Amino acid sequence: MAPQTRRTSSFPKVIIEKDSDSEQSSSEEEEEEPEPEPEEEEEEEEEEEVSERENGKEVEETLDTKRKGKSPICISLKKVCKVCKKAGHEAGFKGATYIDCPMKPCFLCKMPGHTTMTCPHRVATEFGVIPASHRNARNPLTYVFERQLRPNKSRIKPAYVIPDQVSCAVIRYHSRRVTSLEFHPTNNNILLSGDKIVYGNIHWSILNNMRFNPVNDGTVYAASSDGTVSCTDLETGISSSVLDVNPDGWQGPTNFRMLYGMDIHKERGVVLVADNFGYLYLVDIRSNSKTGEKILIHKKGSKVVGLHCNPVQPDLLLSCGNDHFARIWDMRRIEANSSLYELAHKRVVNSAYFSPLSGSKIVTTSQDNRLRVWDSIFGNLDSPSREIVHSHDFNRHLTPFRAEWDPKDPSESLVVVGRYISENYNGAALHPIDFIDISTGQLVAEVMDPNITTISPVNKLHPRDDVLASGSSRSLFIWWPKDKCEPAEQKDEGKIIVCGKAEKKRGSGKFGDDSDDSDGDTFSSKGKNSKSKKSNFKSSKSTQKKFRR
DNA sequence: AGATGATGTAACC
DNA sequence: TGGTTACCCTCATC
Repeated sequence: MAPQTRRTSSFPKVIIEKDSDSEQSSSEEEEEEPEPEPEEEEEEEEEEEVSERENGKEVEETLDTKRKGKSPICISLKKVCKVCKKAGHEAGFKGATYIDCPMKPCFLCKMPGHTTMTCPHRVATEFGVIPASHRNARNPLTYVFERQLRPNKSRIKPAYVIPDQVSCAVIRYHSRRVTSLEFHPTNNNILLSGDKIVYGNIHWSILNNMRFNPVNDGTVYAASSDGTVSCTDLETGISSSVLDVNPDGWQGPTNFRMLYGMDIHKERGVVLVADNFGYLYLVDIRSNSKTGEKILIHKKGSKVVGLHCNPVQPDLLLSCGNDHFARIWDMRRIEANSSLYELAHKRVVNSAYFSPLSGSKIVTTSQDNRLRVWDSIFGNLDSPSREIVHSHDFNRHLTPFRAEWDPKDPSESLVVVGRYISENYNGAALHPIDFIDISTGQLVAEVMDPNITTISPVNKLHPRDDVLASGSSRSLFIWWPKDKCEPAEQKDEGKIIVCGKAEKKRGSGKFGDDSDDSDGDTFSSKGKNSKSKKSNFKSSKSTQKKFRR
Protein backbone atom coordinates (compact mmCIF):
# COMPACT_ATOMS: atom_id res chain seq x y z
CA MET A 1 0.00 0.00 0.00
CA ALA A 2 1.25 3.36 -0.95
CA PRO A 3 0.74 5.98 1.67
CA GLN A 4 -0.61 9.18 0.28
CA THR A 5 2.04 11.75 0.84
CA ARG A 6 1.95 15.28 -0.34
CA ARG A 7 5.17 16.78 -1.45
CA THR A 8 5.82 19.78 0.68
CA SER A 9 6.66 21.80 -2.37
CA SER A 10 3.16 21.33 -3.81
CA PHE A 11 1.23 21.77 -0.56
CA PRO A 12 -0.95 24.76 -1.11
CA LYS A 13 -0.86 27.82 1.01
CA VAL A 14 -3.69 28.12 3.53
CA ILE A 15 -5.55 31.38 3.72
CA ILE A 16 -8.03 32.00 6.49
CA GLU A 17 -10.70 34.57 5.85
CA LYS A 18 -12.19 36.07 8.94
CA ASP A 19 -14.73 38.58 9.97
CA SER A 20 -13.23 41.36 11.93
CA ASP A 21 -14.77 41.34 15.36
CA SER A 22 -16.28 44.76 15.15
CA GLU A 23 -17.47 44.97 11.57
CA GLN A 24 -20.08 42.73 10.06
CA SER A 25 -21.63 44.52 7.16
CA SER A 26 -21.23 42.82 3.85
CA SER A 27 -19.62 45.69 2.02
CA GLU A 28 -16.98 46.04 4.64
CA GLU A 29 -16.36 42.34 4.63
CA GLU A 30 -15.59 42.42 0.98
CA GLU A 31 -13.11 45.18 1.50
CA GLU A 32 -11.38 43.27 4.20
CA GLU A 33 -11.04 40.03 2.33
CA PRO A 34 -7.40 39.30 1.93
CA GLU A 35 -6.48 39.07 -1.69
CA PRO A 36 -2.92 37.90 -1.89
CA GLU A 37 -3.00 36.83 -5.51
CA PRO A 38 -5.93 38.17 -7.50
CA GLU A 39 -5.56 35.77 -10.43
CA GLU A 40 -5.79 32.73 -8.22
CA GLU A 41 -8.82 34.12 -6.48
CA GLU A 42 -10.66 34.02 -9.77
CA GLU A 43 -9.69 30.45 -10.34
CA GLU A 44 -10.98 29.51 -6.95
CA GLU A 45 -14.48 30.53 -7.81
CA GLU A 46 -14.56 28.08 -10.66
CA GLU A 47 -13.41 25.22 -8.51
CA GLU A 48 -15.64 22.84 -6.65
CA GLU A 49 -16.01 23.79 -3.09
CA VAL A 50 -16.20 21.51 -0.13
CA SER A 51 -17.79 23.43 2.61
CA GLU A 52 -18.76 22.78 6.15
CA ARG A 53 -20.60 25.07 8.43
CA GLU A 54 -20.16 25.30 12.09
CA ASN A 55 -21.95 27.57 14.46
CA GLY A 56 -22.82 30.20 11.96
CA LYS A 57 -19.30 30.37 10.56
CA GLU A 58 -18.50 28.99 7.24
CA VAL A 59 -15.44 26.87 6.88
CA GLU A 60 -14.74 26.37 3.25
CA GLU A 61 -11.81 24.78 1.60
CA THR A 62 -11.04 25.25 -2.01
CA LEU A 63 -9.04 22.37 -3.24
CA ASP A 64 -6.92 22.72 -6.28
CA THR A 65 -5.23 19.39 -6.42
CA LYS A 66 -5.85 18.53 -10.01
CA ARG A 67 -4.23 21.68 -11.34
CA LYS A 68 -0.98 23.06 -10.13
CA GLY A 69 -1.48 22.04 -6.52
CA LYS A 70 -0.24 25.46 -5.69
CA SER A 71 -3.17 27.76 -5.27
CA PRO A 72 -4.07 28.33 -1.62
CA ILE A 73 -6.62 26.45 0.42
CA CYS A 74 -9.01 29.09 1.49
CA ILE A 75 -10.69 28.61 4.85
CA SER A 76 -13.35 31.20 5.33
CA LEU A 77 -14.54 31.95 8.82
CA LYS A 78 -16.92 34.61 7.66
CA LYS A 79 -20.20 34.70 9.47
CA VAL A 80 -23.04 33.42 7.35
CA CYS A 81 -26.76 33.28 7.88
CA LYS A 82 -27.59 29.95 9.49
CA VAL A 83 -30.81 29.75 7.52
CA CYS A 84 -29.73 30.49 3.95
CA LYS A 85 -25.94 30.06 4.44
CA LYS A 86 -25.23 33.33 2.71
CA ALA A 87 -23.03 36.09 4.05
CA GLY A 88 -24.05 39.66 4.63
CA HIS A 89 -26.79 39.07 7.14
CA GLU A 90 -27.54 36.80 10.05
CA ALA A 91 -30.75 35.17 11.22
CA GLY A 92 -31.31 34.41 14.85
CA PHE A 93 -31.99 35.96 18.18
CA LYS A 94 -30.76 39.43 18.90
CA GLY A 95 -31.55 39.49 22.56
CA ALA A 96 -35.13 38.31 22.82
CA THR A 97 -36.08 39.39 19.31
CA TYR A 98 -35.69 36.96 16.48
CA ILE A 99 -34.34 38.41 13.25
CA ASP A 100 -35.57 36.51 10.21
CA CYS A 101 -33.51 35.60 7.22
CA PRO A 102 -34.60 38.04 4.50
CA MET A 103 -33.89 35.49 1.79
CA LYS A 104 -36.62 33.14 2.96
CA PRO A 105 -40.37 33.58 2.81
CA CYS A 106 -42.03 35.01 5.89
CA PHE A 107 -41.82 32.45 8.67
CA LEU A 108 -45.35 33.31 9.75
CA CYS A 109 -47.51 33.57 6.63
CA LYS A 110 -45.05 31.83 4.26
CA MET A 111 -45.36 34.57 1.68
CA PRO A 112 -42.23 36.08 0.08
CA GLY A 113 -41.30 39.73 0.15
CA HIS A 114 -41.27 40.41 3.86
CA THR A 115 -40.18 38.87 7.14
CA THR A 116 -42.11 38.00 10.28
CA MET A 117 -41.24 41.38 11.75
CA THR A 118 -43.21 43.22 9.11
CA CYS A 119 -45.80 40.57 8.37
CA PRO A 120 -49.28 42.11 8.45
CA HIS A 121 -50.58 38.95 10.10
CA ARG A 122 -48.23 39.47 12.99
CA VAL A 123 -49.44 42.98 13.59
CA ALA A 124 -53.08 41.83 13.58
CA THR A 125 -54.27 38.24 13.47
CA GLU A 126 -57.49 39.38 11.83
CA PHE A 127 -55.57 40.77 8.87
CA GLY A 128 -56.94 39.36 5.65
CA VAL A 129 -59.76 37.49 7.36
CA ILE A 130 -62.68 37.85 5.01
CA PRO A 131 -66.20 37.97 6.45
CA ALA A 132 -67.91 34.67 5.87
CA SER A 133 -70.18 34.61 2.89
CA HIS A 134 -73.71 33.72 3.86
CA ARG A 135 -74.11 31.14 1.23
CA ASN A 136 -76.79 28.62 1.79
CA ALA A 137 -75.65 25.48 0.19
CA ARG A 138 -78.78 23.48 0.91
CA ASN A 139 -76.81 20.41 1.62
CA PRO A 140 -78.08 17.59 3.84
CA LEU A 141 -76.05 18.87 6.78
CA THR A 142 -77.66 22.26 6.52
CA TYR A 143 -81.12 20.85 6.94
CA VAL A 144 -80.13 18.81 9.94
CA PHE A 145 -78.38 21.66 11.67
CA GLU A 146 -80.93 24.30 10.87
CA ARG A 147 -83.85 22.27 12.14
CA GLN A 148 -82.22 20.89 15.21
CA LEU A 149 -79.84 23.53 16.31
CA ARG A 150 -80.89 26.98 15.32
CA PRO A 151 -83.42 27.31 18.13
CA ASN A 152 -80.67 26.62 20.62
CA LYS A 153 -78.16 29.07 19.28
CA SER A 154 -77.98 32.33 21.13
CA ARG A 155 -78.56 35.32 18.91
CA ILE A 156 -76.34 37.70 20.76
CA LYS A 157 -72.79 36.69 21.25
CA PRO A 158 -71.98 36.98 24.93
CA ALA A 159 -68.81 38.76 25.92
CA TYR A 160 -65.94 36.51 26.79
CA VAL A 161 -65.08 36.39 30.43
CA ILE A 162 -61.34 36.45 30.28
CA PRO A 163 -59.38 37.49 33.32
CA ASP A 164 -56.66 40.11 33.10
CA GLN A 165 -54.31 38.06 35.12
CA VAL A 166 -53.98 34.39 35.71
CA SER A 167 -52.03 32.28 38.12
CA CYS A 168 -50.03 29.35 36.96
CA ALA A 169 -48.97 26.07 38.45
CA VAL A 170 -46.08 24.19 36.95
CA ILE A 171 -45.99 20.43 37.15
CA ARG A 172 -42.71 18.89 36.14
CA TYR A 173 -43.43 15.23 36.01
CA HIS A 174 -43.09 14.08 32.45
CA SER A 175 -39.71 12.90 31.29
CA ARG A 176 -40.57 13.59 27.66
CA ARG A 177 -42.75 16.03 25.83
CA VAL A 178 -46.45 16.14 26.54
CA THR A 179 -48.56 14.88 23.65
CA SER A 180 -52.09 14.79 24.94
CA LEU A 181 -54.30 16.34 27.63
CA GLU A 182 -57.81 15.40 28.66
CA PHE A 183 -60.03 16.66 31.45
CA HIS A 184 -62.23 14.18 33.24
CA PRO A 185 -65.78 14.45 31.86
CA THR A 186 -67.44 14.74 35.26
CA ASN A 187 -64.81 15.13 37.96
CA ASN A 188 -63.56 18.70 37.83
CA ASN A 189 -60.31 17.90 39.52
CA ILE A 190 -58.90 15.23 37.29
CA LEU A 191 -56.69 15.99 34.35
CA LEU A 192 -55.03 13.31 32.29
CA SER A 193 -51.81 13.94 30.48
CA GLY A 194 -49.98 11.68 28.10
CA ASP A 195 -46.42 11.88 26.90
CA LYS A 196 -43.89 10.59 24.51
CA ILE A 197 -42.98 7.53 26.47
CA VAL A 198 -39.48 6.24 26.29
CA TYR A 199 -39.91 2.73 27.55
CA GLY A 200 -41.99 0.67 29.92
CA ASN A 201 -45.45 1.44 31.17
CA ILE A 202 -48.80 1.08 29.43
CA HIS A 203 -47.42 1.93 26.02
CA TRP A 204 -43.84 1.78 24.89
CA SER A 205 -44.16 4.53 22.33
CA ILE A 206 -45.88 7.88 21.88
CA LEU A 207 -49.36 8.21 23.28
CA ASN A 208 -51.13 10.05 20.50
CA ASN A 209 -54.69 10.43 21.71
CA MET A 210 -56.80 9.49 24.68
CA ARG A 211 -60.46 9.64 25.61
CA PHE A 212 -62.50 8.83 28.65
CA ASN A 213 -64.97 6.03 28.29
CA PRO A 214 -68.30 7.88 27.96
CA VAL A 215 -70.29 5.12 29.62
CA ASN A 216 -67.83 4.53 32.43
CA ASP A 217 -65.64 7.51 33.11
CA GLY A 218 -63.46 5.49 35.42
CA THR A 219 -61.70 4.06 32.40
CA VAL A 220 -59.64 5.69 29.70
CA TYR A 221 -58.75 4.61 26.19
CA ALA A 222 -55.47 5.62 24.61
CA ALA A 223 -54.02 5.16 21.14
CA SER A 224 -50.29 4.86 20.74
CA SER A 225 -47.56 4.60 18.15
CA ASP A 226 -46.87 1.17 19.56
CA GLY A 227 -49.85 0.08 17.49
CA THR A 228 -52.18 -0.64 20.37
CA VAL A 229 -55.22 0.85 22.02
CA SER A 230 -55.16 0.51 25.79
CA CYS A 231 -58.02 0.61 28.22
CA THR A 232 -56.93 1.71 31.68
CA ASP A 233 -58.90 1.61 34.90
CA LEU A 234 -58.09 4.81 36.74
CA GLU A 235 -58.81 3.40 40.17
CA THR A 236 -56.68 0.31 39.93
CA GLY A 237 -54.24 1.50 37.29
CA ILE A 238 -54.69 -1.82 35.57
CA SER A 239 -54.50 -1.58 31.83
CA SER A 240 -55.34 -3.95 29.04
CA SER A 241 -54.73 -3.84 25.34
CA VAL A 242 -57.98 -3.85 23.39
CA LEU A 243 -56.49 -3.61 19.92
CA ASP A 244 -53.14 -4.47 18.45
CA VAL A 245 -52.81 -3.68 14.77
CA ASN A 246 -49.48 -5.48 14.51
CA PRO A 247 -50.45 -9.01 15.52
CA ASP A 248 -47.27 -10.36 13.96
CA GLY A 249 -45.11 -7.90 15.84
CA TRP A 250 -42.31 -5.92 14.31
CA GLN A 251 -41.99 -6.58 10.59
CA GLY A 252 -39.75 -3.66 9.78
CA PRO A 253 -40.33 0.08 9.86
CA THR A 254 -42.27 0.17 6.60
CA ASN A 255 -44.80 -2.35 7.82
CA PHE A 256 -45.31 -1.35 11.43
CA ARG A 257 -48.66 0.27 12.03
CA MET A 258 -48.99 3.10 14.52
CA LEU A 259 -52.24 4.45 15.93
CA TYR A 260 -52.92 8.17 15.94
CA GLY A 261 -56.46 9.60 15.66
CA MET A 262 -58.96 8.25 18.14
CA ASP A 263 -62.45 9.02 19.38
CA ILE A 264 -65.30 7.16 21.02
CA HIS A 265 -68.72 6.75 19.45
CA LYS A 266 -70.91 6.61 22.50
CA GLU A 267 -74.15 5.60 20.84
CA ARG A 268 -72.62 2.75 18.93
CA GLY A 269 -70.34 1.81 21.78
CA VAL A 270 -67.21 1.71 19.69
CA VAL A 271 -63.74 3.16 19.90
CA LEU A 272 -62.71 4.59 16.54
CA VAL A 273 -59.00 4.61 15.91
CA ALA A 274 -56.90 5.23 12.81
CA ASP A 275 -53.38 4.33 11.79
CA ASN A 276 -50.49 5.75 9.78
CA PHE A 277 -51.52 3.88 6.64
CA GLY A 278 -54.88 5.60 6.19
CA TYR A 279 -57.08 2.98 7.85
CA LEU A 280 -59.86 3.20 10.44
CA TYR A 281 -60.47 0.44 13.00
CA LEU A 282 -63.41 -0.16 15.30
CA VAL A 283 -63.22 -1.60 18.80
CA ASP A 284 -66.37 -2.68 20.58
CA ILE A 285 -66.43 -1.21 24.09
CA ARG A 286 -68.57 -3.96 25.62
CA SER A 287 -66.34 -6.79 24.53
CA ASN A 288 -63.21 -4.61 24.29
CA SER A 289 -62.29 -6.31 21.08
CA LYS A 290 -61.98 -5.41 17.44
CA THR A 291 -65.12 -5.36 15.39
CA GLY A 292 -65.47 -5.30 11.63
CA GLU A 293 -62.72 -4.80 9.10
CA LYS A 294 -60.37 -1.88 8.72
CA ILE A 295 -61.57 0.83 6.33
CA LEU A 296 -59.40 3.08 4.19
CA ILE A 297 -60.45 6.64 5.03
CA HIS A 298 -57.43 8.64 3.89
CA LYS A 299 -54.88 8.32 1.14
CA LYS A 300 -53.32 4.89 1.34
CA GLY A 301 -50.10 5.05 3.29
CA SER A 302 -50.84 8.41 4.90
CA LYS A 303 -51.23 9.07 8.56
CA VAL A 304 -54.67 9.77 10.02
CA VAL A 305 -53.91 12.03 12.98
CA GLY A 306 -57.37 13.03 14.13
CA LEU A 307 -60.86 11.58 14.54
CA HIS A 308 -63.83 13.36 16.05
CA CYS A 309 -67.47 12.36 16.37
CA ASN A 310 -70.00 15.15 16.00
CA PRO A 311 -71.37 16.02 19.45
CA VAL A 312 -74.94 16.39 18.16
CA GLN A 313 -75.05 14.04 15.20
CA PRO A 314 -72.78 11.26 16.37
CA ASP A 315 -72.99 9.45 13.08
CA LEU A 316 -71.04 12.28 11.52
CA LEU A 317 -67.35 11.52 11.84
CA LEU A 318 -64.58 13.97 11.11
CA SER A 319 -61.13 12.75 10.22
CA CYS A 320 -57.95 14.53 9.25
CA GLY A 321 -54.51 13.51 8.21
CA ASN A 322 -51.32 13.89 6.29
CA ASP A 323 -52.93 13.70 2.88
CA HIS A 324 -53.86 17.40 3.34
CA PHE A 325 -57.54 16.62 3.86
CA ALA A 326 -60.08 16.62 6.60
CA ARG A 327 -63.08 14.47 5.74
CA ILE A 328 -66.64 14.15 6.99
CA TRP A 329 -68.14 10.67 7.02
CA ASP A 330 -71.50 9.10 7.68
CA MET A 331 -70.86 6.34 10.17
CA ARG A 332 -73.89 4.43 8.97
CA ARG A 333 -72.20 3.64 5.71
CA ILE A 334 -68.54 4.26 5.92
CA GLU A 335 -66.31 2.75 3.26
CA ALA A 336 -63.39 3.86 1.17
CA ASN A 337 -64.13 6.91 -0.99
CA SER A 338 -67.56 7.44 0.53
CA SER A 339 -66.90 10.61 2.50
CA LEU A 340 -69.65 13.24 2.53
CA TYR A 341 -67.19 16.12 2.28
CA GLU A 342 -63.51 16.62 1.68
CA LEU A 343 -62.03 19.70 3.29
CA ALA A 344 -58.92 20.53 1.29
CA HIS A 345 -55.83 22.05 2.90
CA LYS A 346 -52.50 23.17 1.54
CA ARG A 347 -50.47 21.12 3.98
CA VAL A 348 -50.86 18.40 6.60
CA VAL A 349 -53.88 18.82 8.86
CA ASN A 350 -52.81 18.46 12.50
CA SER A 351 -56.31 18.48 13.91
CA ALA A 352 -59.95 18.93 13.00
CA TYR A 353 -62.68 19.36 15.57
CA PHE A 354 -66.42 19.92 15.39
CA SER A 355 -67.60 22.78 17.53
CA PRO A 356 -68.52 21.39 20.96
CA LEU A 357 -72.15 22.48 21.33
CA SER A 358 -73.87 22.54 17.97
CA GLY A 359 -71.29 20.60 16.03
CA SER A 360 -72.02 22.84 13.08
CA LYS A 361 -68.57 24.41 12.78
CA ILE A 362 -65.21 22.84 12.25
CA VAL A 363 -61.85 24.30 13.13
CA THR A 364 -58.73 22.79 11.62
CA THR A 365 -55.05 23.37 12.34
CA SER A 366 -52.81 22.92 9.33
CA GLN A 367 -49.07 22.94 8.91
CA ASP A 368 -49.33 25.81 6.45
CA ASN A 369 -49.63 28.05 9.53
CA ARG A 370 -53.33 28.61 9.13
CA LEU A 371 -56.37 27.90 11.22
CA ARG A 372 -59.40 27.24 9.07
CA VAL A 373 -63.00 27.54 10.05
CA TRP A 374 -65.66 25.64 8.14
CA ASP A 375 -69.26 26.50 8.80
CA SER A 376 -71.99 24.14 7.68
CA ILE A 377 -74.79 26.61 8.34
CA PHE A 378 -73.58 30.05 7.36
CA GLY A 379 -71.11 28.93 4.78
CA ASN A 380 -70.69 25.72 2.92
CA LEU A 381 -68.13 23.03 3.20
CA ASP A 382 -66.59 23.52 -0.22
CA SER A 383 -64.20 26.13 1.11
CA PRO A 384 -63.33 27.42 4.54
CA SER A 385 -65.39 30.32 5.76
CA ARG A 386 -62.28 31.79 7.32
CA GLU A 387 -58.54 31.36 7.26
CA ILE A 388 -56.53 32.79 10.11
CA VAL A 389 -52.77 33.00 9.78
CA HIS A 390 -51.24 31.80 13.02
CA SER A 391 -47.75 30.56 13.87
CA HIS A 392 -47.83 26.88 14.66
CA ASP A 393 -45.13 25.41 12.44
CA PHE A 394 -44.18 21.78 12.39
CA ASN A 395 -41.00 21.05 14.30
CA ARG A 396 -39.55 17.63 14.90
CA HIS A 397 -39.04 18.34 18.58
CA LEU A 398 -42.56 19.52 19.27
CA THR A 399 -45.92 17.84 19.51
CA PRO A 400 -47.97 19.14 16.56
CA PHE A 401 -50.11 22.14 17.50
CA ARG A 402 -53.88 21.66 17.71
CA ALA A 403 -56.38 24.47 18.04
CA GLU A 404 -59.03 23.50 20.58
CA TRP A 405 -62.52 24.91 21.11
CA ASP A 406 -63.55 26.48 24.37
CA PRO A 407 -66.27 24.05 25.47
CA LYS A 408 -67.84 26.73 27.67
CA ASP A 409 -68.31 29.39 25.00
CA PRO A 410 -72.00 29.40 23.95
CA SER A 411 -71.21 31.28 20.76
CA GLU A 412 -68.69 28.64 19.68
CA SER A 413 -66.16 31.15 18.52
CA LEU A 414 -63.34 30.96 21.03
CA VAL A 415 -60.38 28.77 20.27
CA VAL A 416 -57.13 28.21 22.13
CA VAL A 417 -53.86 27.38 20.41
CA GLY A 418 -50.19 27.62 21.34
CA ARG A 419 -47.86 29.88 19.39
CA TYR A 420 -44.58 28.84 17.83
CA ILE A 421 -42.85 32.13 17.18
CA SER A 422 -41.90 34.18 20.16
CA GLU A 423 -42.46 37.79 20.95
CA ASN A 424 -40.10 39.98 22.91
CA TYR A 425 -41.85 40.70 26.19
CA ASN A 426 -39.70 42.95 28.33
CA GLY A 427 -36.55 41.27 27.19
CA ALA A 428 -37.76 37.68 27.31
CA ALA A 429 -38.65 35.65 24.25
CA LEU A 430 -41.99 34.15 25.21
CA HIS A 431 -44.34 31.88 23.31
CA PRO A 432 -47.85 32.82 24.42
CA ILE A 433 -50.90 30.62 24.29
CA ASP A 434 -53.37 32.41 22.06
CA PHE A 435 -57.11 32.79 22.44
CA ILE A 436 -58.55 33.54 19.04
CA ASP A 437 -62.07 34.60 18.13
CA ILE A 438 -62.61 32.59 14.98
CA SER A 439 -65.61 34.69 14.00
CA THR A 440 -63.42 37.76 13.57
CA GLY A 441 -59.91 36.35 13.48
CA GLN A 442 -58.97 38.59 16.36
CA LEU A 443 -56.48 37.64 18.99
CA VAL A 444 -58.60 37.97 22.10
CA ALA A 445 -55.98 37.12 24.69
CA GLU A 446 -52.48 35.75 24.98
CA VAL A 447 -51.43 33.85 28.05
CA MET A 448 -47.82 33.91 29.11
CA ASP A 449 -45.50 33.93 32.06
CA PRO A 450 -42.01 35.40 32.11
CA ASN A 451 -40.76 32.21 33.75
CA ILE A 452 -42.18 29.96 31.09
CA THR A 453 -40.00 30.28 28.04
CA THR A 454 -40.93 27.01 26.38
CA ILE A 455 -43.50 26.43 23.67
CA SER A 456 -46.84 24.89 24.69
CA PRO A 457 -48.25 23.08 21.68
CA VAL A 458 -50.88 21.13 23.64
CA ASN A 459 -53.71 23.04 25.26
CA LYS A 460 -57.07 22.11 26.67
CA LEU A 461 -59.75 24.24 28.30
CA HIS A 462 -61.64 22.83 31.24
CA PRO A 463 -65.20 21.74 30.34
CA ARG A 464 -66.74 23.63 33.27
CA ASP A 465 -64.17 25.66 35.18
CA ASP A 466 -62.08 28.65 34.18
CA VAL A 467 -59.00 26.55 33.86
CA LEU A 468 -56.57 26.08 31.02
CA ALA A 469 -54.17 23.16 30.93
CA SER A 470 -51.08 23.42 28.74
CA GLY A 471 -48.54 20.82 27.81
CA SER A 472 -44.97 21.70 26.95
CA SER A 473 -41.67 19.94 26.47
CA ARG A 474 -41.60 18.31 29.87
CA SER A 475 -43.99 20.33 31.94
CA LEU A 476 -47.66 20.85 32.44
CA PHE A 477 -49.04 24.28 33.19
CA ILE A 478 -52.37 24.86 34.85
CA TRP A 479 -53.68 28.40 34.47
CA TRP A 480 -56.65 29.89 36.33
CA PRO A 481 -57.92 33.40 37.12
CA LYS A 482 -55.70 35.11 39.60
CA ASP A 483 -58.49 36.11 41.93
CA LYS A 484 -59.62 32.53 42.35
CA CYS A 485 -58.10 30.01 44.67
CA GLU A 486 -55.97 27.27 43.25
CA PRO A 487 -58.08 24.74 41.33
CA ALA A 488 -57.24 21.84 43.56
CA GLU A 489 -58.32 23.77 46.61
CA GLN A 490 -61.80 24.31 45.28
CA LYS A 491 -62.82 20.77 46.05
CA ASP A 492 -61.23 18.27 48.28
CA GLU A 493 -60.27 15.63 45.79
CA GLY A 494 -57.88 17.37 43.48
CA LYS A 495 -55.96 14.87 41.47
CA ILE A 496 -53.83 14.92 38.42
CA ILE A 497 -53.15 11.71 36.65
CA VAL A 498 -50.16 11.54 34.45
CA CYS A 499 -49.77 8.78 31.91
CA GLY A 500 -46.30 7.98 30.80
CA LYS A 501 -43.01 7.17 32.29
CA ALA A 502 -42.71 8.99 35.55
CA GLU A 503 -39.38 10.48 36.37
CA LYS A 504 -39.64 10.87 40.04
CA LYS A 505 -36.66 12.95 40.96
CA ARG A 506 -37.67 15.78 38.74
CA GLY A 507 -38.78 19.20 39.82
CA SER A 508 -39.64 19.79 43.41
CA GLY A 509 -40.45 16.17 44.05
CA LYS A 510 -44.05 16.90 44.82
CA PHE A 511 -44.97 13.79 42.92
CA GLY A 512 -42.09 11.89 44.34
CA ASP A 513 -44.18 9.19 45.90
CA ASP A 514 -47.32 7.53 44.76
CA SER A 515 -49.53 8.89 47.48
CA ASP A 516 -52.44 11.00 46.40
CA ASP A 517 -51.22 14.41 47.35
CA SER A 518 -54.47 16.02 46.62
CA ASP A 519 -54.78 19.60 47.62
CA GLY A 520 -52.32 22.40 47.79
CA ASP A 521 -49.33 20.24 47.18
CA THR A 522 -50.54 18.98 43.88
CA PHE A 523 -50.41 22.41 42.44
CA SER A 524 -47.44 24.45 43.27
CA SER A 525 -46.86 27.97 42.22
CA LYS A 526 -44.53 28.27 39.30
CA GLY A 527 -41.98 30.09 41.35
CA LYS A 528 -41.16 26.99 43.28
CA ASN A 529 -40.58 24.57 40.52
CA SER A 530 -39.43 26.49 37.54
CA LYS A 531 -36.18 28.24 37.72
CA SER A 532 -36.21 31.68 36.26
CA LYS A 533 -33.89 31.56 33.34
CA LYS A 534 -33.72 35.29 32.91
CA SER A 535 -32.27 36.92 35.91
CA ASN A 536 -33.96 40.19 35.13
CA PHE A 537 -37.29 38.64 35.92
CA LYS A 538 -38.62 38.34 39.36
CA SER A 539 -40.77 35.35 40.00
CA SER A 540 -44.19 36.84 40.33
CA LYS A 541 -47.18 34.90 41.49
CA SER A 542 -49.42 36.24 38.79
CA THR A 543 -48.92 36.16 35.12
CA GLN A 544 -49.26 38.84 32.54
CA LYS A 545 -52.10 38.46 30.15
CA LYS A 546 -51.80 41.07 27.51
CA PHE A 547 -54.65 42.39 25.46
CA ARG A 548 -54.03 43.84 22.09
CA ARG A 549 -55.69 47.15 21.45
C1' DA B 1 -22.29 30.69 28.22
C1' DG B 2 -21.82 27.95 24.55
C1' DA B 3 -21.81 23.43 22.68
C1' DT B 4 -24.18 19.09 22.26
C1' DG B 5 -27.45 15.81 20.79
C1' DA B 6 -31.89 13.45 20.98
C1' DT B 7 -34.80 12.94 17.27
C1' DG B 8 -39.37 12.24 13.51
C1' DT B 9 -41.23 13.37 9.37
C1' DA B 10 -42.87 16.12 5.37
C1' DA B 11 -41.62 17.30 1.08
C1' DC B 12 -38.96 16.63 -2.46
C1' DC B 13 -36.86 14.33 -6.28
C1' DT C 1 -43.33 4.94 -6.24
C1' DG C 2 -39.50 4.90 -2.62
C1' DG C 3 -35.57 6.66 -1.01
C1' DT C 4 -33.27 10.89 0.46
C1' DT C 5 -32.78 15.09 2.85
C1' DA C 6 -33.49 19.09 5.31
C1' DC C 7 -35.07 20.97 9.28
C1' DC C 8 -35.55 28.34 9.74
C1' DC C 9 -37.99 30.95 16.70
C1' DT C 10 -36.30 23.13 20.73
C1' DC C 11 -34.69 22.35 25.06
C1' DA C 12 -32.36 20.12 28.75
C1' DT C 13 -27.95 18.98 30.00
C1' DC C 14 -23.11 19.39 30.46
